[in-house]
Amino acid sequence: MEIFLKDIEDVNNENRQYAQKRKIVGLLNKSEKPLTIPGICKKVKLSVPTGTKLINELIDDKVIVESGKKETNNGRRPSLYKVDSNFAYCIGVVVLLKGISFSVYNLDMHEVFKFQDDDFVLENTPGCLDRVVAFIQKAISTSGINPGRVLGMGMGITGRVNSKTGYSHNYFNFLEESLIDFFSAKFSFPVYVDNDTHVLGLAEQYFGKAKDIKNAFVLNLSRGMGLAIIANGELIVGENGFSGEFGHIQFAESDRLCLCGKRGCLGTEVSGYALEQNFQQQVEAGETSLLLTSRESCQIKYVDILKAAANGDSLSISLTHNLGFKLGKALGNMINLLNPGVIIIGGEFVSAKDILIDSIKSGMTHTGLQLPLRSCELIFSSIGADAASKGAAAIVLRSLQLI
Amino acid sequence: MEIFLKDIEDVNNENRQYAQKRKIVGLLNKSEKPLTIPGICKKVKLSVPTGTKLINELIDDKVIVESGKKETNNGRRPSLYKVDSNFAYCIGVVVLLKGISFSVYNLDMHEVFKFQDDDFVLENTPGCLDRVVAFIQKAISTSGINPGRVLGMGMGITGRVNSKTGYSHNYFNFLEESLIDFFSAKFSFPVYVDNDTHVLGLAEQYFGKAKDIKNAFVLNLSRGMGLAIIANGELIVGENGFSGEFGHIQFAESDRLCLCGKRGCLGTEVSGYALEQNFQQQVEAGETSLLLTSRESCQIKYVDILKAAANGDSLSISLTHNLGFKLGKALGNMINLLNPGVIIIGGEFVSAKDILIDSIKSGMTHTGLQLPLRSCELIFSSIGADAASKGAAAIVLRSLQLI
DNA sequence: GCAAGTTTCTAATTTTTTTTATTAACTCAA
DNA sequence: TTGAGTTAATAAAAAAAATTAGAAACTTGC
Repeated sequence: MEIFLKDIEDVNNENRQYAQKRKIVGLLNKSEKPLTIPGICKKVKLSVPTGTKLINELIDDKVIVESGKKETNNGRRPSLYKVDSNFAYCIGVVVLLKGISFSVYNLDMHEVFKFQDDDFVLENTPGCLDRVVAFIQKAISTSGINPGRVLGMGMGITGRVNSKTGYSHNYFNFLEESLIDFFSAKFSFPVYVDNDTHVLGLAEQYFGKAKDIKNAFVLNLSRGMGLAIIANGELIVGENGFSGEFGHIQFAESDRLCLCGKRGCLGTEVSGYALEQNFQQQVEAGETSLLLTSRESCQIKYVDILKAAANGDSLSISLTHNLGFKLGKALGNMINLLNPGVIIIGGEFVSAKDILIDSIKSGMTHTGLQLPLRSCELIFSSIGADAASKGAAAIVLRSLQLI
Repeated sequence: MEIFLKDIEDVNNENRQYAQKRKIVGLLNKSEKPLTIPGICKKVKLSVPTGTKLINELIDDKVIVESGKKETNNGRRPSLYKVDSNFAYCIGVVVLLKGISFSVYNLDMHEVFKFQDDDFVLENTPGCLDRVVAFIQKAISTSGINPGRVLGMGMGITGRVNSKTGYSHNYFNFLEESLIDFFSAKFSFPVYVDNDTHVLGLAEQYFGKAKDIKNAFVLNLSRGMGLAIIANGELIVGENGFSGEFGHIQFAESDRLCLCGKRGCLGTEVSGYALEQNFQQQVEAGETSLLLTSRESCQIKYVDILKAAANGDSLSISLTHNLGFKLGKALGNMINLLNPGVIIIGGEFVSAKDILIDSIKSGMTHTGLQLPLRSCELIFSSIGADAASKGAAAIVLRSLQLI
């Protein structure tokens, strides 16, 4: 653990060795396959004898382990080495409007423990903050993991959060101190925070479909909407971590009033909330739907509409299609601006991907320029429900360059 | 020169020392003030004796020079060192629709030579490409600089250029090879290319008002319009270098036909070209202007309108104001998306800054969210006419980490 | 004006690292 | 099966770097 936790500010030999060891561990952890000593030494620019020495020390410390010999077609077969993925852990916590989750991952990013409370409701009150702390403490104790083996905890929180300072502007904004300081004082390991959209972007960047792509968009489309932008291989959070307010771009054709106070925000037309509104409006205007047989229109949630669309409900299909087309037009503009290699649609709307894909694409061709459009792929996330959680934990590994 | 030009792929002691020397030179060149040996050693994580040795070798090679002693209030006064800014040079070439320029800068980014041809007209023909090559060759020979002292040449070219591969899509696209390969074969030093807007962004990032800001927009507003985006301290060029097509975002209220074939592009309302069109339209509709006393409306250029606006011409002011307001609205949206710390307006429109600043700002408040808006400053470029040229040369220094 | 405290710088010593040489492990073809 | 070719791993020698120690250059307080 010393390797990861020791500061390397001072210029001296011990610290230099810690830095080199960290580089070796990072390289091994990033690599899909185990590596050989000569391979490692070449990458970290170290001679074979010194590399061997450091690797042997890391084996003594149980950070890395041997894993067989490499098959080659000439020469002596080298031994292979990989990190012991259970040597240390990182924690991902996600706080949403409804529901809170806590997951522990090993260095391989395999989930080794999960704790969840779907009844949790986020409120901007000290009581709610206490509940969050209690929830995490409970989770840690029931998990049975050794806090000394935890490299850190990343938290993804709904709302506007300054990812650099850790100050939150929507929830828990009554705190004098930053969320990072607040939570750091409660736990023995480092704490990091960011908002839910950014955290979802990190998940796609490191474990999802944006893995080897340096410029990508990750759209978080559920009840609300946000856009994580990855450029030059890094998540762009902006000067204060407020980037990604794609839902508040004035781009809708209608001029519905948005929660932010402005009119014409894209989120008033493209979001789960908007889908519900549009559904109700159409029903009031006389349209009909299979969904109405079981419930009142005001009780129908956007996930129901998406499901109905997938099942062939005509009104739901047309509304979803419309939404996709508008989204596509907005995305086409963003393509002109940032020239991403891939756009990944994540969030609850993934369930309607068969309907959305073509409508988004046709919207994109309306606004996108040929050259950047041609090189931009549109795909849907396949990372699953715990993407945000993985992304939150990824903040920890990123800060240690283990990823 | 060996220090800069030698590849450091192989792991061996000589290369390691070259890398360390490069680090030292980069540190000294980036620093405003000369530095002491202990200061340098701390930064590059080297012991004082080895640092001293390397620095002395660099002095022997005439790369760095001593520059007096540092004033301190206790202890022995350390010697100060800085790079000899005339040790090496970099070249910036800018190819615009009308006009081509060639500048040589020393490591300080002081212009030591300039060569210009305002009669040059860019055409997508082999003949024009030949003229560009001849112009550069002529410039080099008249400059009298030793090509062996040139670290490289950066070129900024109008149109869509893949900044990574160097392939050009608008001009000289008849070439089988990339522009980088084409020009590299003609000269003995490395060549880099990018488009004019990106190059202007680099100039602001390194020498202008975005110098210490990690997230910035640099708007290139002249006859056309482009946006350079700096995020996480790096210029964002996108997957193929096509980023920044802000003028082709469908955001205008009108639906004028754009040169790109689409309707409603921002550039049809916010650009020098649009200003000319709007002026003519208003005159045809019966409006009058001071400008009409000297010329026909169809002969009036956007720079004339900007000048007239600055001189109080009512029609020009109102058109400029309108343009600024629309621009502001579009920028407000971009602020929501990317949360920049500063927006710098560059290009010919800087001459109308007094009129533009308030109109852009009021446009921004219409679309920008409070939090990101509050932390975003709007300023005008003051870097001057040769900004693009400096930016093009900056590509060279950036690639060597001298900046 | 001199001792005490600081910091730079260099010389001597020690440690660490790289180089070089050697041995080991393996393939393939004659 | 044997030896030529290749790569890995280790051991010994050489080089390079970091530590340590001490001298030099400077301030400040007494």
